[in-house]
Amino acid sequence: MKRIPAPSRARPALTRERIAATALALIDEAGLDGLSMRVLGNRLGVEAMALYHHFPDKHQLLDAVGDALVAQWELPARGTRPPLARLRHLVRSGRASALRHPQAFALVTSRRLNTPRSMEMLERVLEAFADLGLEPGESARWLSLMGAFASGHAMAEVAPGSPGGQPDALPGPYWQAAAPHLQPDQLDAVFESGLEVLFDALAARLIGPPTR
Amino acid sequence: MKRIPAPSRARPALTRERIAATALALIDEAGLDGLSMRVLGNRLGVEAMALYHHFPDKHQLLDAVGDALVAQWELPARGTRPPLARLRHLVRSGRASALRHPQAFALVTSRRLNTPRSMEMLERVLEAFADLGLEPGESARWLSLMGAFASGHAMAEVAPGSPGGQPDALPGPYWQAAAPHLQPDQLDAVFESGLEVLFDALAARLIGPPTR
DNA sequence: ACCTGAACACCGTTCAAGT
DNA sequence: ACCTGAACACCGTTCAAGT
Repeated sequence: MKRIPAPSRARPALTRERIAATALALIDEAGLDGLSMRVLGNRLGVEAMALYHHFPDKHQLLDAVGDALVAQWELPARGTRPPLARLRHLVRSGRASALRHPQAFALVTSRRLNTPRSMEMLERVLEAFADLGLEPGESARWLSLMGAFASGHAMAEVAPGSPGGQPDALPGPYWQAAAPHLQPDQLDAVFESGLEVLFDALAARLIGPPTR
Repeated sequence: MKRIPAPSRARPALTRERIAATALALIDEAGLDGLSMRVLGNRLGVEAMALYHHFPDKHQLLDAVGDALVAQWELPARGTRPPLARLRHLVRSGRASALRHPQAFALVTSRRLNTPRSMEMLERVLEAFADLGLEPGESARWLSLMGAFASGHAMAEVAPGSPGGQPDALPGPYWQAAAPHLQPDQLDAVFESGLEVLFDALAARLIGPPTR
């Protein structure tokens, strides 16, 4: 007969998921520099060294935080929408996740995650390209292009300005003209216009000649 | 009468440029984690604290390393080539710089550099878009799209695999089919195909209707 | 102005020990 | 199996002092 764990006032048991989620919250509050094993342990009501029972080192813990971000990406199920709509939803939800966790997003771009969840996500994206009728080589190229755009755009949005530093160079006339169109309240539109260029090009490819 | 400095066997004087260049070399060898003020000072034949006379803190030093990478980007002069060719050369040279300094490239994407050199680069890129006849708003969008692609692609190329970690998820059939097309020796072609999509779309926009 | 040297308040990680 | 506590070899940065 399995013992039912006694109801306790103590914090719930340490798990990889709970550690990663708490680490993400800590990064949201204090930045990547603010995450230390000691502070994280303290937040979890435990000594720093207890974390090493669940992760071999800090890098792997950071990978788990990146994996938790990937878990926020939404790729609609195969039957629910056309492939292009599924892919567009994925890219938008990925950006939304990055904007929710600006300080943590670098964890996704600076390390090649090969967790089961990331691999599954890749598989589903490639499936969508295949559903469009693309060959594997073409799928690989479009995956790379869409991924580069999405991660590059999100990264540019969340990158903090240099804190202080030398007196900023005085902007030239072209920059002064373009700057209003790159203000925070314009970035939705800027992102959408980039997305449109890519998806229009992909759609054109689908009805165009098989080899260009 | 100005004193001519005595010819000395000692290391040349500390300057921001020499410190940043040495820091870049150190990052190339030992990664971002391998760069510490003490190790860098030692490499320069100086105590760590001497560096603080040239940079207020480590973050600003890292900005200077990022700036040194931007200095490697080549944008041909205005008269030498058509605007599209100039921009293509810039994107290619930026990727080449990233591949030469894979461990340092994250410094360019994770911080918004507003050094004089970066601002000047932005200005020259916007000038090229203007030379194509684009309005400031359109220039801002294409700048964002090209920048996102270039930095996102380069970042994906230089990102290291997760070091050890959990047993990698077994790849699915779509991934197995696509993987050969994403091997290192294929990435030149993958990059060029993405570049082609973007530049074709931009060229089409130039001869197409002004508002879509 | 430029650099040193000691000190402070931290790090990630090891190890042996507890339960 | 899971966690503690002390210890080790580092960090970035401060401060007062040297020249």
